[in-house]
Amino acid sequence: MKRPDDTSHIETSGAPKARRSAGTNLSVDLTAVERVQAMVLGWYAVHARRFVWRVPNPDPYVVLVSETMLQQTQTARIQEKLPLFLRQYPDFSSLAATDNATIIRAWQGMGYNNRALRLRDCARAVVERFGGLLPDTANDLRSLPGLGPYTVSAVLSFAFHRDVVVLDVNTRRLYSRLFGQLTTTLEVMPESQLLHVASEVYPRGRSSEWHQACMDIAAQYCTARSPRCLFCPVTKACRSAFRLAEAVPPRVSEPSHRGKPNRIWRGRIVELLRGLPSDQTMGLTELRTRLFPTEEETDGPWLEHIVAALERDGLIDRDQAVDSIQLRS
DNA sequence: AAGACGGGGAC
DNA sequence: GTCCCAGTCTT
Repeated sequence: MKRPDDTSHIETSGAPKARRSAGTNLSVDLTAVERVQAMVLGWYAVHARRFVWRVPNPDPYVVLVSETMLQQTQTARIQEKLPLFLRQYPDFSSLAATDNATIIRAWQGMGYNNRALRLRDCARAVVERFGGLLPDTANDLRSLPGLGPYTVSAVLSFAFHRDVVVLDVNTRRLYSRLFGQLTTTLEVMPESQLLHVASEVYPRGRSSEWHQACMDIAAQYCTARSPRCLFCPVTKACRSAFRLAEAVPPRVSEPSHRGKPNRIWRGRIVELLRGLPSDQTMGLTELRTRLFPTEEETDGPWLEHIVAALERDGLIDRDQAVDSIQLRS
């Protein structure tokens, strides 16, 4: 790959172009911020990743769907699943009309199934409260189920082209290292500082382009584990470049059973029920046998607890009288 | 402030 | 095998 750090050909909008004056020591240099902007946008103009949701004037509905899918989920998966999902649910009204079992099946392979139900609930709210049009203010967006700080800003920036800061795991990591002079790959700047530098650094009028560019750079060069500073387009402006020791993340324990986290078992249960024809159900005993061919004492009470949680979350229906479990209709 | 919540790919 | 991922919601 070509070294992408040559920004000499980049024009920074509205700023005087850097020029080296021959014969004197006087040279007009881009300010630090403008220099970083030129590096990032210059790189992006040539090397932007191509995604199915990345189009000139994206439909706000598609932005919302893709950003919801992208929560804690890598881009490659969404690239594959989004077109199928949009074929099945092309707009808010079709999404609003779907039932739990159908959208859980449509969500297959993406994980965090509660997101799917929230997205459907969100579509219903958009239809009922906003006439089927996604609102374009932070307060209205934040009032919708499934939209937190990140997704609200992503929608405002990518769908409505507003000048807003977009902070996600990528931009947090990139800004932290770029401006923070860190020493390990684990550290990030305090949120208050991130908010400050983030609001200073993005070029007005180009929030959408800028933040997606930062995400691309962070995802491909300023990676979590072992950053590739040598080829990063902003190395020359980075206070942490080549100085990050790889640190060991702290162990986080999760509620588990038989050595696997409960949420993995939940996923397996939902996957088993997905494979069931919609007119069939599965008994608790059969479910237990499918999960654990060799039974143990603790399986019963544990499974009872897991199934109750799935029911509470709206993922499954259960009729204890006839011992039947199925995806929530 | 800390947990809970999937699943697939990278290493 | 472990770590990571365009976060959000609930205790």
